[in-house]
Amino acid sequence: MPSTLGFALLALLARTPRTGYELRQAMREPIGFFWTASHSQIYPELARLESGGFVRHRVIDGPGPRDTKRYACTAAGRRALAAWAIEAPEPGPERDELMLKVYAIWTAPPAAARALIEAQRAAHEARLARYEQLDVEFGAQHPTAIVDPSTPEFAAYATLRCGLSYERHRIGWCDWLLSRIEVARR
Amino acid sequence: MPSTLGFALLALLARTPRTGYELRQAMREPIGFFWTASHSQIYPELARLESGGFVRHRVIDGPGPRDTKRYACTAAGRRALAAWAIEAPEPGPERDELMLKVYAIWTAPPAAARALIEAQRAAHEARLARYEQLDVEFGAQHPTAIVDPSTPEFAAYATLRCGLSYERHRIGWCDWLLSRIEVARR
DNA sequence: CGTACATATGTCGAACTCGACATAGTCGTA
DNA sequence: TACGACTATGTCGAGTTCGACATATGTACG
Repeated sequence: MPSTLGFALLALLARTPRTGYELRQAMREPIGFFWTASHSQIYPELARLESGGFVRHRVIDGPGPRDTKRYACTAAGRRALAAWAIEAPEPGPERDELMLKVYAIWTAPPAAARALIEAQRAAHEARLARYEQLDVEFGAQHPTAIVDPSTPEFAAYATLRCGLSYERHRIGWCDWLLSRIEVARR
Repeated sequence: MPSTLGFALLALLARTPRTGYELRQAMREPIGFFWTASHSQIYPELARLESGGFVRHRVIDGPGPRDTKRYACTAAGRRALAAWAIEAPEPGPERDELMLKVYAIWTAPPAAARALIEAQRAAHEARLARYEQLDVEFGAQHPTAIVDPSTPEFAAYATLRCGLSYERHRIGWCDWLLSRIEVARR
């Protein structure tokens, strides 16, 4: 049974075959919004997936001191991915370092607290703008995909919708908190 | 410099002294909503905090084969906590296993996908109800705290507000996703 | 009087994660 | 032509996290 990272790689390889390097790139953009991994995790994990029969590789042309390998998801990998995808995840809480800082923010001066929340708000605003741009691009490229849930495009769109909603929720909360700190300054 | 877990413990000890066991309890409820740790992490971390001068302990009466220790935050601990609290956290993405599953959900039958999202919605609804209950209790117990950001009560309330907003955002997204899968069934 | 649960602290090993080190070809630019 | 950035794959060690094992008393319930 692969680890969560293994399933993240399978979820990408089930769409299209890729090299380890390309998987690393994908860990920045679409999937990077909710999962990340460095290349030093990816390469050993690919070897583990292969020894378990979940992926298979072929050597292709490429530069560098070692073979360039393109990995593809096998039928067994696809089955394992589908089974894992519908299992309910552990209901453990998601870790949120900012909440921890907010929980301790009363120990620091209000001006510094304001600066922290303002910076967070700006970061969320920037991510929201990025998601809105992707949303427009997505609608133009896959006009029908957003209505058929059995396509990989719909699945990607569903995660984007969640991202949009999440950033708006966070911005709203930052605004509420800033209004409270504002009141206290007067 | 303590680890993030160390600061989580300091954030609790800056409010009131506690034993390792009591810290473990706190890692379930208020703080457990955004951070967790098992006792096997807490006890070694307390020893590390003490050797760094951030906390201090006194032996108190208690059962069991070993001394019962009550830890308190020192002035140095309090300073370190305040400095850490206003530092911007790394902008790395928060990991979300459910998003990963949704990203792969197109490989599974729609009925199973529906069941997964319905279960998630129910879990969020339950947490929302819990937070709403805490909100009412909080308003009754600390009527003035929610307007003064320099109190530990306000800080706890701010995290609760974020939790309420988060659960509503997730429920809204689950509803949207369910409506899409519904349409597809017909 | 036995059983189970809560109080209370600790160690150990396996797995996961992350940054640093290592290697080497290609391509654009100053 | 030299320098840096990008393609491409891998190892290593330190730190984090988690479940399992270990120990022993107080208290409530049947």
